[in-house]
This record gives sequence, C-alpha cells and structure tokens, in this order.
Amino acid sequence: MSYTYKDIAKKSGVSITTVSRVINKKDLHKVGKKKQEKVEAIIKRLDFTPNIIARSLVSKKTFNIAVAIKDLEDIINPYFSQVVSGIASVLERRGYYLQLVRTLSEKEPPLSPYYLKAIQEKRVDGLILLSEEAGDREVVELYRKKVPLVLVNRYIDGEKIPSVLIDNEKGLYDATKALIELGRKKIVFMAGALKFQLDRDRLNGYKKALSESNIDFDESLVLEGLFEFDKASAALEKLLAQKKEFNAIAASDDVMALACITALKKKGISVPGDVSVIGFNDMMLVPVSSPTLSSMRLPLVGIGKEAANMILKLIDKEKLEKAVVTFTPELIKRESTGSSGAVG
Amino acid sequence: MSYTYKDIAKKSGVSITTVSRVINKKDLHKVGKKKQEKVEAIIKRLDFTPNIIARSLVSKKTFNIAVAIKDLEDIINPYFSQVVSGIASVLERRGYYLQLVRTLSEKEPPLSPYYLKAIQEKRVDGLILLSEEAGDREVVELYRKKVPLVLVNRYIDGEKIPSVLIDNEKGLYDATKALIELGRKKIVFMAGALKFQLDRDRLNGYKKALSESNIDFDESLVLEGLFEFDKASAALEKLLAQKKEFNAIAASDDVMALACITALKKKGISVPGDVSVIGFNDMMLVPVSSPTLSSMRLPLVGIGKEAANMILKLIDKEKLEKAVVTFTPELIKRESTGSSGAVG
DNA sequence: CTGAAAGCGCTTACAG
DNA sequence: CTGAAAGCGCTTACAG
Repeated sequence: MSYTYKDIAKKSGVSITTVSRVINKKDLHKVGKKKQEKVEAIIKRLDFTPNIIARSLVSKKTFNIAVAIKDLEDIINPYFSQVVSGIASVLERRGYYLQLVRTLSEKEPPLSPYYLKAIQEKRVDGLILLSEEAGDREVVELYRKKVPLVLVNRYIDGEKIPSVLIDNEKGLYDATKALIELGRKKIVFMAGALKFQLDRDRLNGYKKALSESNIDFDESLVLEGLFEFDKASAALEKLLAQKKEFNAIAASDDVMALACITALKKKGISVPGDVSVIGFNDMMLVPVSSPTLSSMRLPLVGIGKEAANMILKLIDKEKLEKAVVTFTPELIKRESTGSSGAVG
Repeated sequence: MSYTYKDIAKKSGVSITTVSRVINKKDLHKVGKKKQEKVEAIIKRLDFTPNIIARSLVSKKTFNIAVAIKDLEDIINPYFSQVVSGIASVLERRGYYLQLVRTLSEKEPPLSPYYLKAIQEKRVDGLILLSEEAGDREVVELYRKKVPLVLVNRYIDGEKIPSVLIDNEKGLYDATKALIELGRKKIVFMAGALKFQLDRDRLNGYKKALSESNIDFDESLVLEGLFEFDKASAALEKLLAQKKEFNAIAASDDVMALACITALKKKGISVPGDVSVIGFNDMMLVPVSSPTLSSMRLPLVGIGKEAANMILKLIDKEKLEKAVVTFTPELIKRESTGSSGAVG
C-alpha cells in the first residue's frame, strides 16, 4: 500500500540509486535529464514520500529534537509554553520536529526517564532541557558523551554546557529593591522550590537587596509555592494564619503572584494598599488581573528561539559564538506594587 | 561509540537472535538460562539501549504520535496547552512520544504541511488533530487511507471520523441564555472566526437563544477576535467607536473575553454594571481577573486524555466503544455577568 | 535451545 | 551517466 524506492525504480525503469539521487537532488549531474524527469513524474503521480525511518537508520539523523520539561503537564504554565513556542518556531523553519519529553522518572527504577530514553534510543538528534528535575549527573554524562544539549535557565557548577540563562539573582534583586524603595521592609519571597538552582539564585538576589538596605533576613518569610497556583495560595494562607507580618511579596512566578493576590483579597487585605506584590516572567494575561500585576519581564519566546538556534548549531557542528547567553529580567511596574509613598 | 546487537552478541558469546530474544523478552523459552543471564549482564554493564530507528524500520511502529495545532505558537493558548497536557499524560503512560506539529502550510506550495509530512514520512503512528486549519480534503483522505486519526473539537460533515467533540451550539446557547436571563438583550458574540465550524456552531446556539426570546439577530454584533487578545480588543474597540449599543458579550474564548473587559474598562464602561461578559473554556486564571470572569467550563485535560485513549485504540486496532464522544460546557457564574436584576 | 539468513527502505562508495 | 552491492541495526520465519 505504501511505495518504496524499489517501486519507483521499477516504474521509472531506472535503478534505486538513481531514484535516491533524484529524490535527494544529490549528485544530480550523474543522472541523465530524461531519467530524472521520468522519476520525478512518477514520484509526483504516486505522491511518493520517502520513509524517514529508513533514511534515519543510514544517515544517523532523525530531525527530531527533544524538549524536556518536568512533567508534560507543565506545558500549561505560560513560562514553559512560551519558551516551547519559541523553540518550535525555529525548529519548524529548519525542518526539525519537536518532541515533548518529561524528566521525571517512572516509578520503576530500572526505567530510564523519558528524556534519557529518547537520547539512548537515538530517537532524537539533540535535547533542550527546560527542567531542573533532570539530575546533574545524568546531564553531565550526556554532555561528556557529546550529545547535542542545551540547558535553559539552568547551569551546573564547573561545567561549561551550552545554555541560555536568566539572571535570576539580578531579577529578584531588582524586584526586592523596587519593593524596598516603596518603603516596604517585611518582604515575603515566594519561591518555587529552593532545591532549584534558579530559586537559590533568586534567594541570593533577595538577600542581597535586603542587606544593602540593612534589613535583616527573616527565614520565615521565604515560602515555597512550587510554581502552582494552589500550592502558593496554601503557603501564603499558612503564613497569614501564623499572624506573621509582612507588607510585600516578591514571587518567583506570575501564577504564584496571582495566587497571593487572590489569597490576600479573600482576607480583605488590600493590594497594594497593605501589601505590594510583584511577579516574575510577565506573562501575557498579567495586565488583566486586578490590581494589574507588576512583574519581571523576560523575552521567553526569544529565549526559546535562542536555545533552538544553539542546538541546531551544535548538531551541525558549527561553532557557537557564545556558549552561554544570559537574559536579564526587566521590571515592569503596574498597580500591584503601588506608587512610592503609598505605604504606612 | 554506540553499541549494537552485534557487539552484545560477540561479548556474550551468543547469536544476534538470542540477544534480540532476551532484549524483547520474546520467545524466552527458546533461550537457555545461562545465556540469558550472560546477555542480561552484558547489557547492564554496557548500559545498552536498542536503536529504536532500526526497530521501527522492521516493526513499522515508531511509538510517536503527532499532535497538530495550527501554529506551534498556539501552544501558548491555555485551551491548547491543557488539551495537549491531557494527551501527553496518557501517551507517556503508554510508552508513546508526543510530537508537536503544525497544520499551516509552508509558503512554498510543493511542500506538504508538517502534519501531513509526519504521516507520509512514517514518522508517527497516528495523528490527533486539534486544529481547524487542516483542510477537510486532506483529513478525509488520511481517514480513507486508514491512518489512525482523531479529531478534537472538529468534525467533517458526512464522515464518521473518530473524534472528541464539544457541544459548541449548546455552549453558546447556554451562555447567551444566561445573559438574556440577566435582562441583557443587546448581546455581542465575539467569535474566533466564522470560517471555523466550531464558531459557526456557536453562532447557531447564540441565534437560537436570541430567537427563543424574540430578540432580533443583529449581524453587526458578531465580531471576530481570532482567539487573540489584541485582535479581540481591536474588534471591540472598533464597535465602541461606531457607537454601537450593547450591554453584554459572549466570547468564544476566555482570552478574548478578558480582552473585552480590558477594553471596556479603558473606556470607563463598567463590567458587569453596563456590560455583562462571559467567556469560554474557563481557564485556570480566570478567577483572578477583575471582575472575575464567568465562563463555560470544559474538562480540557480530560478531552485530551479521551483523544489519546482513542488514538491508541485505533493504533492497536481495538474497537472504540464510541467513535464520537461529546463534552458539553458547563456555565460557571462569576462576577463578570453580574447578578440578575442588576441591569437598567 | 540455537543461530544463519533474509529483509525492513533507505544511502553511498565503488566499478564500469 | 548508471547501477549492483554492501550496509545501517534491528526482527523473525526457518532449519536444525
């Protein structure tokens, strides 16, 4: 039911080699004009497309790129969907397919996590890692094995793996600074999770801003919301129940910032009157919230594009101008922080 | 650098056939205990993983499923990201990989759209189509060719293609009805685009609700926002500039509904005081907007799961209990519609 | 139990 | 120009 080179060759009265040459437009000078036209006609008539699997087996190239996120459900978070979108747009233009894989392991220990399996099985030509959940050891091992690999918003100390980074320390430093300038001193840092390097870096930025203003660091003001709306709400509600005082929140993600605003409103606490809130990532719908959310803007689609361009260069064995590209978030002020002096 | 069956066979002192049997745990009764253990030890020691490409060439199975959206950028819309997430979670559990493909064609006419190419090249075992952009003719052709195929929120008249549908007519009927019950009679329908069947069905539901209440249909109240924030804002602003009167909006998507609210607020028009607004899809962050957005809720992740289960059954040549599964949206009332009687 | 051999659908050096 | 043949790394009937 499906044709092969053999069929095309037979119908065209040429050899399989000639069919291959015509299809790949390779060594075409070795093919007679007449034969070439004949083959092309047959291909067109039968609407023939080569079997990519067979080609891959010979060429060792699949034109598939794996993009790894923690759980495939993470694609719902605008952070990931924007980065993935940026990656996709570049890959597509270059004839590559995008495979979504997860980094969390299966329950059964012998099974490789999906993202490793994709590499080991030679399913893909390269890997873009968006997740912090992939273990350092595995990642370094891939890198050492020369697997084309790009890290996004993640680095591993002591290794110069090609990566697209976000200046997380600067990001939360700036966010915290902005809150301090509004007169706020009791600032909550709603992290995703401190087991992640990105949040440890953000925590450092937060601490740095505090210490520069001689504000003591209070560990109990650091919460973990796991980048989820419900988890962030719960964490903040717990803090509220403890009667812990605070008058600002810097969140590691807009979704968590919105969760905080919602939790505060529910308690009748005014934002930004009583508490200023600032998010991170500046996702599209943030201006729609009430109050509109201040946030640290990042060109997430651009970050994805950069990562895609890098992986393609690695695959093509081209030199990277820079092995590490860093983006710095930009403060976008809206209503949720309030204006300077609005504080008691 | 990478091992093959041949290497394993040599190191284990057995034949390639035996290696294959051990790896696939197939016909194991034909393999001596000793040899089996030897082979297993070598595989473990070398951390060997079979080349999936070679296997696919023989078995004609790739364990890849293509999920098609219009543009890969569409993954940013929560509607798609949730459906994709549902699909992903099922595929992953069943050992399948998910490939994201687009349905929009390339500029150059000879090129097949990516989603067709994936099928033609035998890159994937099946296709889940989330987009309306793929032409009916191509889709029907795939179906006739017995390509495992599932449509989501889309159908083609006269064809019984396996699909997961949304009762769009009922959805907009209910939304419009709710607005009418609030006393609103000049209701805007913000469609995505009427070239889409889903929006034509929604338009029908809208019209039906109007006519049941003896409200004349006014074509100039039907707008197209292309499911994008900016396009929807622009369309509504144009209507406002025309001084067209209306006191309610039913939108085909939450993002467009939020765009409308934002545009209205900018003009100092109160929601729901002056204009009631209701969205569609009930995406996660909708309760955070101000006013909180009423919407038509759909189990989008569940819809994705259903589609994934269907495609796997088709691939395994199992019977589908139902070739067509339909989900009906549920009205979730929040602030943006306002309470009954709140209308002048 | 065991494995040699054919074959999946391509690519490519090689000989003419 | 042209194509026979080997080979990519697997699976699987088939013979012993």
